[in-house]
Amino acid sequence: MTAERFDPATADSRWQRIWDERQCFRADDASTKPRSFVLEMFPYPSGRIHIGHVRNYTMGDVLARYKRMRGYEVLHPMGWDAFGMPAENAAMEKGVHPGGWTRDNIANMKAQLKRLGFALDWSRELATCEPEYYGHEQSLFLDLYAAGLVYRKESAVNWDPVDMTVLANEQVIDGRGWRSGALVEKRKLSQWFLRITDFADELLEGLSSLDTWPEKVRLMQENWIGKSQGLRAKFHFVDSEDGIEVFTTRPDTLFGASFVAIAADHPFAQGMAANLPELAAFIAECKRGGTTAAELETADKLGFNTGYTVEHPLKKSRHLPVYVANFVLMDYGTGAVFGCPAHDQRDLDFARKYDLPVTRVVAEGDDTASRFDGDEAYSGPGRIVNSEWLDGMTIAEAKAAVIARAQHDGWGTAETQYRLRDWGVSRQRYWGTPIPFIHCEICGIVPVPKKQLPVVLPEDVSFDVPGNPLLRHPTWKHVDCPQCGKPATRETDTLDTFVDSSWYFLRFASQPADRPFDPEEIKRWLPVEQYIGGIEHAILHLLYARFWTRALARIGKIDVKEPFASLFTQGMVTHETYSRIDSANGQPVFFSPQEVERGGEAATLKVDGAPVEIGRVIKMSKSKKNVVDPDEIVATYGADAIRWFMLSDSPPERDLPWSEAGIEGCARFVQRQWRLFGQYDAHASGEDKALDRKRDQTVHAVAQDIESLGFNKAVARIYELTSATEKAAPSASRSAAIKALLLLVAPMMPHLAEEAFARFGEGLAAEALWPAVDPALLVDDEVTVAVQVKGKLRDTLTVAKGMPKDELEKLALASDKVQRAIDGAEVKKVIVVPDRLVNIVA
RNA sequence: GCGGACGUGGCGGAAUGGUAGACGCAGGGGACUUAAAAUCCCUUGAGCUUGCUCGUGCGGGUUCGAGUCCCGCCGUCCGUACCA
Repeated sequence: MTAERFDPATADSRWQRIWDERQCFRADDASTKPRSFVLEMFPYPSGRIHIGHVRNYTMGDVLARYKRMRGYEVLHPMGWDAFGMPAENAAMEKGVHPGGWTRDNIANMKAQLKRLGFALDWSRELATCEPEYYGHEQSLFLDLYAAGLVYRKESAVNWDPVDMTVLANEQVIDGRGWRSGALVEKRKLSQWFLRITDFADELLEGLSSLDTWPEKVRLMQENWIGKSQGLRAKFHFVDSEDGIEVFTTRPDTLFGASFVAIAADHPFAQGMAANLPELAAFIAECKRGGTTAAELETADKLGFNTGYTVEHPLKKSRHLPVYVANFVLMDYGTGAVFGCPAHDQRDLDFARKYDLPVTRVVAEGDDTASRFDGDEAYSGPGRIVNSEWLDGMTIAEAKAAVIARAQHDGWGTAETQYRLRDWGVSRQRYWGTPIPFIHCEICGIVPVPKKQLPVVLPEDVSFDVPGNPLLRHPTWKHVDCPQCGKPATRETDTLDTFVDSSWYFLRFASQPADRPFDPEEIKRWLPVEQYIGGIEHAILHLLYARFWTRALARIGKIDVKEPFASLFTQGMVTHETYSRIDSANGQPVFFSPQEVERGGEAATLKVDGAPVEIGRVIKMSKSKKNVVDPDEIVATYGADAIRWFMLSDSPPERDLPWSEAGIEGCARFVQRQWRLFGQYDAHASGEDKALDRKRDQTVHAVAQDIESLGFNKAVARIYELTSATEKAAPSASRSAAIKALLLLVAPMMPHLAEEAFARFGEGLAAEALWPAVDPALLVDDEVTVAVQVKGKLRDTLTVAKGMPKDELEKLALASDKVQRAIDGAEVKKVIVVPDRLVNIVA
């Protein structure tokens, strides 16, 4: 006799304990089974598990459990991306130590994850903030340095002149420091860089092998790398051997050039500024503002006419003015461009502002006039015009012709450029991996000897003043130079946290104490079969992880080139917002879902019963208070209900709107399944062919859906089979369908499945195999064929599968409905798609 | 600014170029009950003349046939190199 209701409050933790005790989800390195490495992006330990994490890890969990049922040895690990700014912010705001804060958060979040019943191998847990992890990272960083892939150069940061500290882009709000409110400026610092540009071509070409990655992610990475063929050309100063080298991807428009613009930090600009105070002032002006691309690109186009002119390389008599301009980036190309305003929007904006000539050199349709009106540049296709010997060529022909001429005459060369820049990894912050170098006045930059690793962060630091505590720590940075033994100082910058997440998957697969990993073990587990995480990581994290893997392969540390064989980017969890306008200041005040009573069309505040405004459905965020706490949901409805919700309805790559009604529906479905599982009768007899067919078709389709991560479709099919099974009369077939259903939902609702399966006396559902299907049952013997007249549906026919075309046509024409629709007109054509449709064109 | 995606009933969505709206939620009606909860059954795109018309953000196009392919718009979201 089964209990009437499934009680997650007692069952969830009981099964979680049993899985733990039996070490059900421990990955066996020595296993002879085929292997599967399922990985979700590890979380930042912010304090509480966010519902977005639940969605991410539920998807991975279903796949991991499913793979196990299909006979794979599964590696499904979890860890913590534990360095980063929020810990330092907490230290400043609450006076807690970043380490203590982070480790407490990890303990809390780990307990939360356990309550959700994820099939994780906790024996491999790691946190990037522990020396046992980052010490190995320092060692790998030194290896990359030895291979010439690490170097130092100057680079700009956001500088807060009041707090005298470097700001992250996130800490710059409307051009001002978030704490001081001071106008932010750019400041140059000497920083550490990784030579990712050495891998630009490899990373680009590697994308084509990642055919199970989303097309959009590959495209975004391709555009980010931004390979372009162009011309590097020298524009000589008038009557001088000196000149300015520019890079252009549009050499075809060279005759349309009307000015040359160089970056504010271009050596020529810097040199001229020494004798030209107005230019020095302009360059200082360019230092205002932050360093983000969006900010640089949308800033007003500003220029300074240096008074110098250069010769047009194709027509020495034409002289072009040289401007210093804020929209030219020293980091890209040569830090100098020629402006062709008619065919580049930025150049046009600039030309209109400074009243420079605008000449059309690419025909726009029939328009070949050299005069160019309006404020919209033309960047489309067309023949070259107003360009002497280039006239009449296509853009591609003209590009080749100009490059050929430049090479022949010696003023330019064909060049491949990348938009991708080297990766600056220095951060002027405490809570990160110390960069293992020592600055010695005599020996220069000296790597920390490997036997002195890890370089451990000091614990005794203070956050009472802004800036990097490592810099003002009384003793930590003072060391003797490993080379000459004289007093020297440690590097006080720490590594970008993206470095920590660029190799953690390797450490999951293999974690010896004395080295970062064992290459043989890496070979057995990598690449990750399925990686799942947010689309926000489409470019940076995923590109950096690909780069580290290739860099480590290049220096012979591992034998894998691409870390993630398959990638899936899931959508966010969203929720509507509730607010009222505060009459005092006109600003909205937000309320959490717990404070609000939600009716059909309206919502009221529980405390006063008066209405609140229902806002748009947006990403859950603390500031909008539209968050729900996974822990509370688990306590109210159980882990399986929230897991089921995460998989239902929305396709996993799209946003999932949270709703109270939805989670209640899921909790009801858990009970509905429980009642059905309770009706299992191992001794029932009798056959139900239709149900057998439905069962095997569902098992087959759900397997395919899980493998392609189409969880919402799998869920819909499970609903259908559930309804069909409930309606069926008792039979052996019905019992088989119930058992199959139980195993289908086992990866999704594992606690319910265990509780029910225990009564079958066949061991643990977590160790059960996926139900087998009879291929003969997968094909239907009857099909429904649509009958259209001129593309509009008029009738349907139920016929034997595989009926020949001419018979289908005859049957379709015999239909009353079809004859009425034809209405005596002549039948001109009949299209027959066997087993699907007949379309009559009359 | 640049790069990428998305847009289908009241809502989330389904649909190898071939019957638009599977499945779920919400709503309406009913059964059971002293009552409620739970459960079960029926019903639900719009319009009208009840067997027809219109319907997949907007405007064009290709096709026997378009939610799906092409061109041009509009709107929303994500990334933009120091948030993770």
